[in-house]
Amino acid sequence: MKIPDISIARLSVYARTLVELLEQGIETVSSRQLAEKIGVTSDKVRKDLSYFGQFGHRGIGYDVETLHNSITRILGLNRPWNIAICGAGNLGSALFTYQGFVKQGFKIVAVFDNNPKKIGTRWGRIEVTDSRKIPSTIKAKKIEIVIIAVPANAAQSISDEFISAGVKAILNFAPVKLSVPTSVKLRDVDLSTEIVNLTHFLSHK
Amino acid sequence: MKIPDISIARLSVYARTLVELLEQGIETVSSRQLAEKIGVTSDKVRKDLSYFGQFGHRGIGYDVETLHNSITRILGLNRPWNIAICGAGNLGSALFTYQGFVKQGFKIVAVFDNNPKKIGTRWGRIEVTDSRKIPSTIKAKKIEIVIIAVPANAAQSISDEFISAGVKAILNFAPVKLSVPTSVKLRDVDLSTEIVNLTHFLSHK
DNA sequence: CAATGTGAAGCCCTTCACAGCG
DNA sequence: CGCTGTGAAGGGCTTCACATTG
Repeated sequence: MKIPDISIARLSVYARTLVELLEQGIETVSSRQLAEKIGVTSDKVRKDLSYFGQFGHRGIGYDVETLHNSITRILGLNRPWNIAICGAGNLGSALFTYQGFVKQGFKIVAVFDNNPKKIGTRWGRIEVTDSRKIPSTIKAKKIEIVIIAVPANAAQSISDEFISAGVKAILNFAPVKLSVPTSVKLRDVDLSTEIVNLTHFLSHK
Repeated sequence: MKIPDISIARLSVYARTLVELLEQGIETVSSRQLAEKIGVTSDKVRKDLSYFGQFGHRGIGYDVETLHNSITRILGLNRPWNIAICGAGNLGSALFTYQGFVKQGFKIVAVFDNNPKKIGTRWGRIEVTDSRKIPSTIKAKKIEIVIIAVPANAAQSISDEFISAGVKAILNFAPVKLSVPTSVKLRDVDLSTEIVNLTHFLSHK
């Protein structure tokens, strides 16, 4: 069965919410309770979970810890992932310190930039690496996922470099369409399109 | 007719691409050419535009400048928008300097924070404002859109404050469900859900 | 009896295919 | 003749509704 991308995305929201419940010492949760906390319908919660198996107990609901473990495994978050950020600008810096990544077990083991003024500067436990060292660094540090946070005009060539170094998954923040082989998974985040929905709404009400 | 949110989001991508074409001195473009640059189908381009009117010339295509002007007007980007960023952390800082907002005519006229160490510090032409001054600042600076970039546990109360100060549109980066009146347009950006699609993909191939 | 799991229906966006028009 | 604009068909996600189960 084809699993909707959007269901996978929601799983991570469920996981986050289950962590909150765990911290509150809550042991059992129904699809309705979970749905309410998240702002979706209970049908959707159950349908999303049903793509992956049966996790609940009829009449009772879901065991918070068990469900959290299951979702974590489904998403592949039951082990750490080494990731790199490419682009040591403001966006790269914000993503580097973003706690959401750390909480899910991502380890940012490299930050690349081509600006001599930035190369070698210390960011927490690591130093900014020269973009020319991408191939060797990707292999040495076993980096599997790369976040692209460079200007639009540099994104395609940087993306090509990562892919030839063996990277199979890219999260792209550059506002440009990247061409990648079908064997590589690409997700785009376009910060400026989001706000345009708001101006459109405000202009037409 | 109900216009899909996603079509509106794509319009801003079309607009950005049209600007590039303008800069290259290209005067006419077909839906196919535009689609190819963006990575969508030509049907989609035409369908998206058809929700708003007829902009093309059969047998020829679209006049780049005219289409750009039309889209700009549809999206409400034919005038500047005063926006505020709430949260002077790393994410707030990255969004403050993000060129994508500036290019579309957004003016960031305030940055709020409740940390005494940050209040009063200078960011470009403005100073970080005490969150307690939200009501007066929103009105004085005619702020219409707010970007929330505060920790999850602070987001709801900050959102409430903005709404009672008259803000009608919110872009929320906090990983939490905000409750807002139906008269307020809310868009959520969840940075950490995006990357989870990648780990799921890598774990299951 | 409460809540899950899931076929089936519904709905919305995408894709198709072609009439229409310069 | 090329390309737009658009009804209609298609496909995928959401919602419904209920059989099922502890």
